[in-house]
Amino acid sequence: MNSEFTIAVHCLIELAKNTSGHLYSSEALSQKVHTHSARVRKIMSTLRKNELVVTKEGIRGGYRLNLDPREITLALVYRAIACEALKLNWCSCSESDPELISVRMVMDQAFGEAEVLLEEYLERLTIDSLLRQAEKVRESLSCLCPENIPSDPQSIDK
Amino acid sequence: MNSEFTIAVHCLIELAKNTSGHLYSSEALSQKVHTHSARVRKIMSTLRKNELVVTKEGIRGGYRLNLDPREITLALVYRAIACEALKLNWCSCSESDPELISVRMVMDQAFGEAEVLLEEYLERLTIDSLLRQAEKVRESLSCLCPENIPSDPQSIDK
DNA sequence: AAAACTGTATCTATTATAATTACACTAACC
DNA sequence: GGTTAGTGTAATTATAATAGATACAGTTTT
Ligand code: FES
Ligand code: FES
Repeated sequence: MNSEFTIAVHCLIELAKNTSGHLYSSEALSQKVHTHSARVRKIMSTLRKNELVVTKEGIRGGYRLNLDPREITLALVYRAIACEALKLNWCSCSESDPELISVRMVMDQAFGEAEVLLEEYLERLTIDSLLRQAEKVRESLSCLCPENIPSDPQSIDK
Repeated sequence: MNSEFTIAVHCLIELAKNTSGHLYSSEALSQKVHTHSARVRKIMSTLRKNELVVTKEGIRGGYRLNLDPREITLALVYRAIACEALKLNWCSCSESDPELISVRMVMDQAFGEAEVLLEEYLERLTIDSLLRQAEKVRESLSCLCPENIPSDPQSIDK
C-alpha cells in the first residue's frame, strides 16, 4: 500500500499528542515522520479538505486536529487519502472480449466487497486507540533498554 | 495491488474451463489473459510450487489444475502469490526513535489483522464460484449485444 | 535428432512513487 | 507597512517497482 496513508496516520497521532496549544508546523511534523515537509503539507491539505484537521497559514501557522482523537477512525483517514489498497490493477488495453470483461467484473466486485469489509474494520480503530496502544508498546519496549538489562544475568536472581 | 494475483486467478479460471484433456500452454494462456508468456510461466511456476497446478515440460507440455476448481480458494492463490496487499510500506531508514518504532509496530499489527480478515474472506471464494458468476454475467451482458438491441426502440412494443 | 514445450535469469522500458525545488499567497508581529 | 514564518501547490527530478522482452538451458515426445 501507498505510504501516504501511514504518513497521514502518523501525523495525526503526532497532532493528537500535541497539547501545547501551538500549531504543529509541516517542518516539525516532517522530522517526526521522516519525510519531506512539502509532502506533509500536501497530505495535510487533503486531510483538511476532509475536515480531519484545521490548517492555518502565515506566521505561527500550522496544523491541529479538527476532531477528538477518539472520533478519528482509520476508515476516515483511509477514505480521505483514497488508498484503494485492494483495487485490482488490470491491463489498460481496450479489449472487448466478453469472457475477459466478465471475469474482470466479477473479480472487481469481489474486491469491492473486500474493500468494504476492510473499511468496516478500520472503522473500529481510532487515532486515540492507536496512540494508547503505542504508548503501551513503548513502555514494554523500554523494559528492554540497555540500562534495564543487567550486564550479569545472574543478578536478576539476587 | 500487484497484478500477478489477477493474472494467476484469470489463468486458473481458464485452466478450469479447459476440459479438452490437453494441457494448456503458456503461449495460449498468455493470449487469453493478455500478458507475456514468460510472465505466465513464472506465475504458473509459483502456483506449481504451491501445488495448485501441475506442469509438464517438453513437447505437448503445459499446465492443468491440480485440484478441483471448487477446492481452489482465492485465499490459496493469494498466499501462493504472496500479495500482501495490506502491507504498509514504511521508510527504510534505520531510525531507532522509540516513538516511531512503537507506532509502526501497532499499525503493522493492526494491518496484519486486517490481512487475516481479508484471507478469511478470500477463503469463501473459489475458482469455481468465480467461473460460474462470470458465466452469468456474460449471459446477461450478451443481452446488451448490438444484435439484441433493436435499431428502432419502438419495435419493442410491437 | 528435431520440435515444442517449461524454467529461469537478465536486460530494458514503462510507470508509480517520493524527494526536491520553487514560488505565490497569507497572517502575525514589530 | 514591511519583514518573517508559515501554508498551498505545481513542476521537476530521482528512485523504485512493475511489466515486457529476449535468451537460452533443460525436458519430453515424436
Ligand atoms: S491487456 Fe488486459 S485486457 Fe488486454
Ligand atoms: S525514514 Fe522512516 S523511520 Fe526514518
